[in-house]
Parts: sequence; structure tokens; C-alpha cells
Amino acid sequence: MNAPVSTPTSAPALTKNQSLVFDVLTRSDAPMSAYTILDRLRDHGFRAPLQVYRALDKLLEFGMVHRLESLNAFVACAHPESECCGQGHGHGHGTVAFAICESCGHVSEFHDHEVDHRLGDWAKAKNFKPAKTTIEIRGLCGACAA
Amino acid sequence: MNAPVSTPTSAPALTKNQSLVFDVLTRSDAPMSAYTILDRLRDHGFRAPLQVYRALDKLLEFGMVHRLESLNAFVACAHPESECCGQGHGHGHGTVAFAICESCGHVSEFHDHEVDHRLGDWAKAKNFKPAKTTIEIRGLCGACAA
DNA sequence: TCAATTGCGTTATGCTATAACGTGTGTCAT
DNA sequence: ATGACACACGTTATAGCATAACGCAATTGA
Repeated sequence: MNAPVSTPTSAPALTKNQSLVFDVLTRSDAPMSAYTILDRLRDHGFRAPLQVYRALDKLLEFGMVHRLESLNAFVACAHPESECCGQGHGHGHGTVAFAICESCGHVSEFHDHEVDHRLGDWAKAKNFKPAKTTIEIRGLCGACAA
Repeated sequence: MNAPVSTPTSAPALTKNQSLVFDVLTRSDAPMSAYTILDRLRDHGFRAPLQVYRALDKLLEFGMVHRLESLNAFVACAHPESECCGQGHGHGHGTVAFAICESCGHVSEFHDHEVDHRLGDWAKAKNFKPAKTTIEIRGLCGACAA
């Protein structure tokens, strides 16, 4: 009774816990820490951090969620159009960047092919094999910079 | 007796604690966590994390040390030539990127003007005011990818 | 049917970071 | 000088983030 439930639609089937965590992240308009997610899900039977972290690990693996390293927090992927951004799944469009407003907490996810390319060139030149690339810009969004 | 001691050479004068922390980081060829630094400095009278974090805060402010967000660790700035990389000090050359080897722990610091420029353009277009930008590539260095 | 895999729940623990308090010491305008 | 201020420091306690290690339940597939 703990196996993933396949959906009629698409993408990897999520287990109950994974769905709950993903839903919470999707509804949020700001990044959430694992412990905040845990608190939101107490009513649904969550008791321990590991329940959240395990679900997050899978969602990260599926490319449905991103981790913001500079915040120790998580967001749902902003462009769910066709299987998303993952690296190592073949599809997707490479590295994603984030602009994080330090005032309102809003996060904009975007992709810049040229940036990707430049970093890839550097890696190639140095014989470095990239596994995962993090790009996070912290500052003030248009609304907050007013 | 706790005030910074001015050196004959240059740069902001460091206090004793700041010097100790900076020295430890400079001698290390891999990033160090605050707690690892603390352990290295027990013999020099360090007893509590705050002593390390306070020194690190200043060193970060001076641009002499970088924080690796994806590692929760710190490195000495790799290009001490003329006052370094800082943002907000006027000098320096903008955002710095890091390539982190997940096998040997070695970190390469570099700068790509074009990447900087592209991210700056995105920000301008979105009316986003960047304060600090993080770029970290994790993977395998040439030696370890062998 | 049996072994392997995967998800789950629980308890305990470890690592990372900061809050809040008080002390000492320089600076500088009065 | 003296008092106000800023800053570095030391200490204790606590908050916030993440994982180790155990065992159970269900699914899969040889």
C-alpha cells in the first residue's frame, strides 16, 4: 500500500508522501524549508523530518523540485511543461538559475542558454565534468526595489 | 587590546581572531566548515562557534573569504591580487564562480565576464537589483575524472 | 515462494548558525 | 579628563537543517 500510484496523466508516479510534499511546495509562492513543510503536513500524518527529506530527495531526482542552496530551502519547479529541467534524464534544458528577492521572498526561475554555454566551455577547457550547477542571484525584485 | 592591528602592507587590518581564521583557510587546500575551523583553532584559545562565525563575517565583508553555499563551507579568496572580488566595495571584478570537485574536494575559483554580463542583463530586464550572486559547479575535476 | 527493492515510520544524533548577555578597549567630541 | 559610542571579544544557550540506523510492509520478478 506504499507503492507509487500511477496517474492517468504523465511523469513519474508519486507516492502519497511525495504528492503531499509536492502539493505543499506547489501551492507556496515562496521557498519552504524542510521543517516548514513538515509542519504543514502534521495534519496529514507527518511526524519526522525524514519523511519530508525522503520525499524531497525523490522529487529532486525527478526534477520536479529545486533546492535553493543559499537558503536551505526548496521550491517546486516553475516550468512543468514537459518533464522539466533535469540533468541526467536526457530531456530538459540544462541548468536553471534563480533570482531570490530578499525582501518578499519571491523566487524567479529562469534559464539562460548563453550562461550555460559559457560555463560548459570553461568546464571543457579545464577538463572538469559538471554534475550539478547552482546559480542563485539574491537581491531585490522589481516590486520591492520600488 | 582587541582592536585591529594595522600591518605595514595593505588591505583592511585584521584582528587576532580574524587573522587566525584567515590563516587556517589560506593553508587549507579544500573548503572548511566553521566547525572544522573551530577545531583547528582550539589550541589558539577558540572555544565557541561564534568566535569563528564573527571572524568569517568580517572576512566575507572584506572579500577575503568566500562562502560555498552548496557546501556550507568557506574558502580563502583565490586571487588576492589587489583587494579581490568584492561587490559593494567598488573595486574588484564582480561575481566569482566555483568549480567544486566532489571527489577530491578541490575548488577552482574563476570569473567569467560574459556570464556576469548575461545575468546582469537578465536582472536589468526584470528590474531585479542583484546584491550577491552564487555560481557553483559541482562535479569531478580533471584529475579525478581520469 | 523467496530474494531484492522500495517506501515508510521512529528514535536518536550530528552539523550548521544565531540570540542574548556582559566585558574590555579604543575613539572622539565635549 | 569624561562620558558616549562603536567594535571586538567571550560564554551560554538555543534554534534550524540534515542524516544514521533500526525494523516493518508492500511490490516486483526470478
